Amino acid sequence: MEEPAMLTDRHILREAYPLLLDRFGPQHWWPGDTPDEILAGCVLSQNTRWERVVPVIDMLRESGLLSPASIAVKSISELTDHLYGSGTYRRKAEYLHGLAFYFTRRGWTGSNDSLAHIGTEKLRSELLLLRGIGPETADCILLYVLERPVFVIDAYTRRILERHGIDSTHRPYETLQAQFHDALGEDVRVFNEYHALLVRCGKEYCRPKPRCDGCPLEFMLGGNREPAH
DNA sequence: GACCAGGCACATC
DNA sequence: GATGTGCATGGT
Repeated sequence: MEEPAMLTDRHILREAYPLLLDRFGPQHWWPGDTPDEILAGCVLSQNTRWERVVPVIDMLRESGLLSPASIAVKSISELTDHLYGSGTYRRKAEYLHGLAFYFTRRGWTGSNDSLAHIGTEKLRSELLLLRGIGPETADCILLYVLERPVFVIDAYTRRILERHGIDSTHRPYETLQAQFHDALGEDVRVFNEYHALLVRCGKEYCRPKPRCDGCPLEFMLGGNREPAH
């Protein structure tokens, strides 16, 4: 039987990556010098522009407050004073403190080797129990701090996929994530770069308005498409 | 002034 | 289960 030239979601997710990489080049994520910085950044960047997170992390570094061990021994109110400017900072002080306490209790030493003996699923389920750590933040930590093969689904990814004909039904987080895992294999380097590229594309082209003219993913709009689920 | 920004918790329907 | 709202605040 003749195979129809169908573009499945799986094909599209595979084809989009090299196109984004060609257009934008490597993004060198996560922007942070150490795993401790990235960990703090994962919480501080929740619903906040990255540019506003940078000076807060700089201040934390100057205050010697980047390591989970140093954060965990502070009171939340003390920590609050150091987070002003990062948006929802009172909440983030509570969230970061809880996360630091968890990492410390788990034996974190500043290197992902220290948690290498714990399985990814176990870590994810434990992170999700922490206050203020939802699926996106948990997966950012797993991918960018602990270098586990976990794809991060964020608002940019959803907007891009929705606008280009995938995810028209707003599928659950884990469903969408599983599609990326299925399409790409479990490759930490690819997951790292792909998510960063989607953010870049979302910022520069697939903006809320106007529509995304010149987007490198325009191919997803045309051709034969397998009907969405 | 409204909307948005590398979400999440909580209340309500 | 889906939807709305508060959280902080500066940029567009």
